[in-house]
Amino acid sequence: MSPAQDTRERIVDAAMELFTLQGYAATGLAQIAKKAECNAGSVYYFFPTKEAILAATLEKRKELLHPEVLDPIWTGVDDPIERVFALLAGYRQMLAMTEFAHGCPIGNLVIEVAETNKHARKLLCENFDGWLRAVELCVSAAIESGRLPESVDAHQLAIFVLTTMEGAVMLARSYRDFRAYDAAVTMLRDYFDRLVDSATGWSKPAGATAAAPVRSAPRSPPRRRRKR
Amino acid sequence: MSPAQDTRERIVDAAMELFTLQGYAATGLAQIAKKAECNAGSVYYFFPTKEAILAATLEKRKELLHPEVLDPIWTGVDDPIERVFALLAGYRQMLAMTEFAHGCPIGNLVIEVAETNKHARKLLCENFDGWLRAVELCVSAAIESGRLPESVDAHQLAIFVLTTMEGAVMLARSYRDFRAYDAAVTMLRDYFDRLVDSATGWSKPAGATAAAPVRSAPRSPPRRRRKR
DNA sequence: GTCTATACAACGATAGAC
DNA sequence: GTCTATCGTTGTATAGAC
Repeated sequence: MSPAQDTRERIVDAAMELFTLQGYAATGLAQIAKKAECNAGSVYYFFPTKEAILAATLEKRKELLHPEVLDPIWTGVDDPIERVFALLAGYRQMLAMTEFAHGCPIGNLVIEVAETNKHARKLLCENFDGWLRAVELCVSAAIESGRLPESVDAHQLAIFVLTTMEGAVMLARSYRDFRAYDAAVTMLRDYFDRLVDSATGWSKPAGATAAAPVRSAPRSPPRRRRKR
Repeated sequence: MSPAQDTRERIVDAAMELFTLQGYAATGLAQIAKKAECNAGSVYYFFPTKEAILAATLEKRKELLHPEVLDPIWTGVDDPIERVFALLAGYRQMLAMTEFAHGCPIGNLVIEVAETNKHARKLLCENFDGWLRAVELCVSAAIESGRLPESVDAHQLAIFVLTTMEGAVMLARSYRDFRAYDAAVTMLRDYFDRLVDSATGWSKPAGATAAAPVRSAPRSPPRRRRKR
């Protein structure tokens, strides 16, 4: 790795973290340079504008999605449905480790720059697309194995997982606790359970008193309600 | 209304809109003053700091939740479950009218200032609390009338509705279309339908081929799958 | 490639006339 | 209460020595 790439990468890494922590508008170039351990003026050797730095961070996030986000979270998790909830558990852990300082880097920037920066918006969509593809593959696998009914639209359900994640992260950061986050995950889990139940086939006598109870334990260790 | 209050209110209104459109950090005091049709220096007669303006906008949002958001959306919608989805339809309409320029004003600010501004974060939580209470009342009413099973946790389900809404708005603004938004709402509707089915009691012979199909039409007019 | 120095605009905030 | 003028700082971006 040449020294030039090294400095460029330090700048991108610094910007990535600062944008996530403080947002795009609130982060100055001087601050980026300081964190990257180079001079403010030097940043412009690599990037013509601040927006170009933003674009570079989003390109890097796309590249890092699998090796640094999904792969670590999915190591040792083979069941496709549990992989979906492993993602939610992973984001929960990230929130806990940073004491709610980090939200979703993509979601944060959508809100801040999607309206004003067309190129950034495209890159943000591509990042979401990567997430959606990954979740959709899990859902599709669960459908193919018969765990989820064939009537499920894998793409729509993947979107639902992502919106739940983004919304849950937002509420967690607002309240600075996990009650809302865990509640959302519990509800999503209940939905998945009901989909699984409808795939395996079950009957309930009309007039029976109670439906399957909604779980209250937010993060029970991965378990399958019904083996297949 | 005294002229002083009038100017103060114009400032708050201007700030409210600009913060929603551009974010807090990206909005300058000069811009607020211009939109409020007063001079930049005059703003400081009413507000000691920019943060105080932010606080005032969040106080006003709390006050306006019922008269200007919920009441108009819920006019003519009596069914508690349909009220939940009327909220989602209302936000969809807002996105359409502003061509995705407005997101959720609360969610936007959570991401931008929750970490750095303690007082603002408290006010943002109070805004979310107002939304959650309103949705929870709908869910509770649906439980009491027997539409939803008693096993449902009204507060958790209300949170799930809110996270879906926030996540769906975020994805809609990123993609600048309603595909993801409609998909998330369709999934949430399917979940509600399944909850309703489990409350009214239904049986499905083991080994039957297909579960209840997931709806693909994103915004069908309000309908109940089963009357009670 | 990296540095110092700096241009120029916009920022939040203040002072004081009216 | 509202105005003009301005303070000091910080913002992005540039120029040019090394």
